[in-house]
Amino acid sequence: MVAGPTVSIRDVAAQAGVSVGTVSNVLNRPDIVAASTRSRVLAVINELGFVPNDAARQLRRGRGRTLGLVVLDVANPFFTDVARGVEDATGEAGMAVIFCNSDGDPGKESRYLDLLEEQRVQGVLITPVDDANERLVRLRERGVLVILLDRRSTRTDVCSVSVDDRLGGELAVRHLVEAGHRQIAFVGGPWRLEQVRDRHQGALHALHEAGLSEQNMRRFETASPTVAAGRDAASRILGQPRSSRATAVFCANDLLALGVLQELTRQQVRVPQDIALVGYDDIEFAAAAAVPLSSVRQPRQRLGRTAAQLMLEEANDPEGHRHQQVVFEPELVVRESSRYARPVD
Amino acid sequence: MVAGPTVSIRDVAAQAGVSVGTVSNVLNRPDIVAASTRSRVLAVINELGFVPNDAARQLRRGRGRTLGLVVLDVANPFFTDVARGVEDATGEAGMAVIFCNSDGDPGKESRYLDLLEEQRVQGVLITPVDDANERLVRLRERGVLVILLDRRSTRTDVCSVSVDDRLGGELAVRHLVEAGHRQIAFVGGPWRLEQVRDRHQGALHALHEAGLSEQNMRRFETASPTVAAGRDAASRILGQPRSSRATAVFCANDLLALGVLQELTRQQVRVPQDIALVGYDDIEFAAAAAVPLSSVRQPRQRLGRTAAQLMLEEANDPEGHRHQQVVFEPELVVRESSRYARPVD
DNA sequence: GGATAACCTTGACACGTTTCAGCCCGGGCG
DNA sequence: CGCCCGGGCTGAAACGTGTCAAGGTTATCC
Repeated sequence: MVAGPTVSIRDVAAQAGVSVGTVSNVLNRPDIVAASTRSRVLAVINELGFVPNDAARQLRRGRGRTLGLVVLDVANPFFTDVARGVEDATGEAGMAVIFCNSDGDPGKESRYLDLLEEQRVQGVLITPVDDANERLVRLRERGVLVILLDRRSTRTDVCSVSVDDRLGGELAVRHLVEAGHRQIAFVGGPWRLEQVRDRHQGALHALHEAGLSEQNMRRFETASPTVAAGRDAASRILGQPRSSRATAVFCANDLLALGVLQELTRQQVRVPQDIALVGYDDIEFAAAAAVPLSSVRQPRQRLGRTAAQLMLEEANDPEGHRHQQVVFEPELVVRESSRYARPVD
Repeated sequence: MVAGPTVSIRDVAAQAGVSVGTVSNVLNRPDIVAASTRSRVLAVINELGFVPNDAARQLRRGRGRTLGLVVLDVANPFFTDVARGVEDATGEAGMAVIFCNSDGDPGKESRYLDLLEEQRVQGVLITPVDDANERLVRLRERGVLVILLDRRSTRTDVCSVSVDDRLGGELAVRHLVEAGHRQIAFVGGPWRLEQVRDRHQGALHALHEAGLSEQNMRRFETASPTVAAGRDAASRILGQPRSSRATAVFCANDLLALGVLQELTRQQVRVPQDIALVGYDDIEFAAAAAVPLSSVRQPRQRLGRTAAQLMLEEANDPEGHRHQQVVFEPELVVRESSRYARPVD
């Protein structure tokens, strides 16, 4: 373990008395080199503390061992869990993840895509800010694998991994209807997010299925999917005349639901006896809320993991790969916040 | 904007009728090339959609434009906020962050450090798993800048950015003592984490300062700093004989505090009337808890930002750089969970 | 014993940049 | 006129690795 500023494959070769090519083979195709040579070379590598230079490898091979992950918000536990899934899958494959946070800003997103292109990443896993993903098409043309995350692709020439948001909304509201609720509030926003609209659609479907109409579900749009916006929505709900006030709230996102819960509690409204509550995402803090939150669970980690695997698969067999749209099914997790059967009127 | 599989600096040179060196100069030292040439080259770059290959640049220059960030837990909002700070600072400088999650596992940490070394990152910002950072010394010897994050360096040849955990513990417990509490529970762990020990130290100091002794603070160690562990600790606290039971709980971390809060609520113990509660970190969910949580706030984002800046600074001026230990001061944020003055016995 | 094959190893080239010594050329100065 | 100077540009040499055709050495088989 010598201190030398930088030791290259050449130094190893010299020290081990073999050629550079052989050392390279020991590293990349250990099977084709004789056992004795291999162990000798490995010993020298260890002794010298040689660490291969991935930049050189990448230069030679064309593409490197990194991939980009672009999400809408690092601070949202949903995305951190997705990230963990990605990280697991790529870690096993010895790849590095370059983590980018677009913050919902198209400008930031674009700058990050430039950066990833310069890095010649193998692929990009991305939840795009808007649907005009013209930029992504260009990436693909340059040979960068693109995989849509938590967004279903409309094009068939791109992989996507998402969760059935319509079904999720359906599960939540069906559960509430079955518990006897007839006045339900839907809290979600901003409305331009496809996910929010789909969940709302699903909710409507469950209503109709039960012979109810849109009259039975009032919509409360929020400016952002945050805790503060949830508190605000709750105030608005409580402002309704008692007679027509919702007895249940379905939030398009757990952060919103936590905000709603907080405000309801503050105003002495009991959950679930006075108002039942169901969230979406089932982030860790949902189960940990003072009133454990019912929520629609998404396989977040699996989402990330699958996306990464799809990418690795395409990278390893570019020809044989068929693009696919993976859609997971969400699952309703019932906890205390909705565990109360409403007496029939 | 031609589709060509990959366009290099050479293609640009040919098309613009200049030499490769000139194109490189346009990119890196625009001032030394004549205005007319410069604009012509830029036009061609645009037309061809040329994107420089960072691997080649890195190979030539020795170091690239990436840095590594190694944290203990992606899922902990504390670290995601730190990450955001890092990302802000590096984004401005056009650098990429490779995000790694050691999960508190020395093995994973070590593998990630290998990976970062292969990437020839400029530097590594790390919250090490244990103190035996012999591995980090080796990194430094190889020319990788190392900066300790949320950990104070004992060595003087390494930068570190941290928060005064002793002071944090002091603030929390002084606050509780002043509110009249004489039996306090300290919840934290695992004990090998320096942060936990320091916060405990500070807590003790506040006690002594008020003329109280260690008898007045019982320690509840947890296996991990998670919500579940917090719930467990709360049960143990409630299992104490009523007479000597703590009237206040100080948790070394907000996740723990949320768990404690959840269990107390479940067991009908009122917060703060029956038991007051103070957490640590002031993550977003602290303010959003059903009983808003008092907490010791750390400048999380600033922590990350400062660490990144320190690294950039050292990278730009390796000689003139003096290593420093930046220590921020934490701040107590009092919310409902401890807003109750205990009647004097 | 020689031919053939099987197995290892070699050496040189390529990847896309940056860097640097040097070349060219026009202008200012003595 | 000869000289020097300096701005602008060129061309080639690295950087550290992967790849691949070709060479070398044994073992195998007739």
